[in-house]
Amino acid sequence: MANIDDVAKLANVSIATVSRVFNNSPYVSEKAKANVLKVAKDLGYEPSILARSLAMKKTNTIGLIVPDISNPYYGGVVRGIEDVCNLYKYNIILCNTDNSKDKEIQYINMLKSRWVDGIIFHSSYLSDEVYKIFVDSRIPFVLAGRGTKYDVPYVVIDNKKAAYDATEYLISMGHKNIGIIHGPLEGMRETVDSVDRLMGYKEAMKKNGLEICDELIREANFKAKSGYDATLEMLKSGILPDAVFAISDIMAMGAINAIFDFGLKCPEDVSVIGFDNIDISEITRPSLTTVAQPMYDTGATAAKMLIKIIGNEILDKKNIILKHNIVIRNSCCKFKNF
Amino acid sequence: MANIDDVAKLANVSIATVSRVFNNSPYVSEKAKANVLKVAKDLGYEPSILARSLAMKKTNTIGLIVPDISNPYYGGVVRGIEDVCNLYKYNIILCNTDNSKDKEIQYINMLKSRWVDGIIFHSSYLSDEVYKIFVDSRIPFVLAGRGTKYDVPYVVIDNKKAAYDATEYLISMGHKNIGIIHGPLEGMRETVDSVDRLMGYKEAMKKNGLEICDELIREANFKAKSGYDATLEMLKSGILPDAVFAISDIMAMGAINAIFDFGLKCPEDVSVIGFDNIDISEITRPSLTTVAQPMYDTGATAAKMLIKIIGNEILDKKNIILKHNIVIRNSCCKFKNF
DNA sequence: GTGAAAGCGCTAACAG
DNA sequence: CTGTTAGCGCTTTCAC
Repeated sequence: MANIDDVAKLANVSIATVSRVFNNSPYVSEKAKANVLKVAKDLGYEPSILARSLAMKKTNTIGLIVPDISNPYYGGVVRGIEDVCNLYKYNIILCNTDNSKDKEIQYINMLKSRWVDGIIFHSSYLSDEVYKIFVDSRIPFVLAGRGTKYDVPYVVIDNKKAAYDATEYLISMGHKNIGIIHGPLEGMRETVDSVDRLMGYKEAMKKNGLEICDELIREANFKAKSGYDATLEMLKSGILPDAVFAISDIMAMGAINAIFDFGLKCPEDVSVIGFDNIDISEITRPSLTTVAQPMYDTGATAAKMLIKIIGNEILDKKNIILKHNIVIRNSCCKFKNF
Repeated sequence: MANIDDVAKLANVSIATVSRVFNNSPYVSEKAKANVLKVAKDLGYEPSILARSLAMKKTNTIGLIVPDISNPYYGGVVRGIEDVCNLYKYNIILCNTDNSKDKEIQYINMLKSRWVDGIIFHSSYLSDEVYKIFVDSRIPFVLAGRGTKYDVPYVVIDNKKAAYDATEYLISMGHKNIGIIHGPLEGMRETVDSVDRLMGYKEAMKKNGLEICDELIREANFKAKSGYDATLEMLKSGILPDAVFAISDIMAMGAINAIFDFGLKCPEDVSVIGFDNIDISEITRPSLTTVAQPMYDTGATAAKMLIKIIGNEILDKKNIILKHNIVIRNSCCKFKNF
């Protein structure tokens, strides 16, 4: 491939002039510019971003660390990031960690030696070790989808409030025996979400003078099967729920199947509300009422923040809480005789 | 950040020696090596992949062009690519095109000036223009998920055969009036898939001596709603299908809803088979019998091919056809009295 | 085994 | 407006 020297020689100018042309410097005569452009085109010359990055110590590249891109949630987030990055002439290097701390560290180091301008980190958890590496590396970064005790930029939704709202929505329809299917409360994976959402549920119940019943609180693992099993156990436990809040859509679908297999109907006998608003939640039967997570916006906002930080702009807000909202479909209805 | 000079000075060696140490050259004394490593660690030195890439004219980076990463299908493919790349110490730059030819071209040029070692291109169509750009750029590339008339490496499934098999599966259960919901047959988007699958359907019908009825062939656009509408029209057309083949799972779900709303049951009255085997096809009711596309393998295989090409290895096969398979669940049953 | 020096392709003073 | 030159951080001959 032709390089800057080739162009300079053939155009009878110095490489500085060629460089100026390709950087839209105003200090080039129209004549020289036209000539350089012509020669460049003939030669099929494109400036090497690599060499430019080395010279400028700026790569216009952003590292992106997520657990698993094959999960539609992350797909949505990443799409938001990429769109914004593309707008600002950044490109992204994608890394999948499966939430493994080792992989996270390995990737951060790789991105560092690639001189990325910044990193967007979306993991189920920001460990102390990873936090330290970030700080030591001095690479600008923002956390997506996850808050932290550390004073770093992040963009999240208010999981507790979202769960509170979901529960209160159920309560507003007259339901009293409200069950919850949550995820693991210990270990790394998605733990924080589970804890926060369970808290929001409990708070809503208390605030509304409803009894919190252990039989109606069940742990699952975010898979459909686990949601199914947990719901079935709940139904069989003796105290029948009139509504169930599953903290993910997939588990909610498992819950609906369980209700059906138990011989009841959803929403007539038991209402179900989910969380996430994944694509298919609107085509299932019944279509799923759910708490919508702004996946795309989470990514887009994180990218905007990071690009600002990279450009040394001041953030008006270091921590952004995106709004969730309840998408009302057909899996919830009013309590009988309410 | 410390660079190679800093390390060399502090370790009292030349930068050549430092370089040798970090490239595992055998021609370094144990003593020097240990010393360099120690100093490097103290300084937190990591070789700059950027500078190395410039010097070696090799970036260990692969460009990845897909229509839309928020689509779970591409998420699966990309995950396969990333896993293989990671194994071979490559990293990926992700680009979303929404199947826009302009964006494809823009991204290819960008990747070229970033000196990526190769590109994996997954689009609904390889246009003549894009093909030419690829060839002119001399960048190694492989097509994923899509064949072409050109002599370039690609990895695909046999869409026609897959549709043939799906149809024959239905036939083997005694169904005769078999409908198909296909996608657009003209324009860019997903056209090739539609054409091939429709062809496979027709071939299977003919081979088995079944009549091909225009009323049972309906076009939709891969959305659930369109699958729903197309199916409803088909049901209302007078000639009732005993089975429907929808060429995507999402449309298949729309079809099932339509059958239900029409007052019939799936699979008892009308069997439905889908295509893709997306995650949720196993949790819907009825769970969906479908043709499984090897998403992860498509990506993984494409990545392996590309890495071989980059390494100047000879490919045993330039075009790889991955096996599809039918995942039997509950949306198909035998024809009454069969 | 080790070091000096010439690139890799580009940007950015600086001098004219 | 334009050219010269010194880097950016690393690899790789070629001597010693």
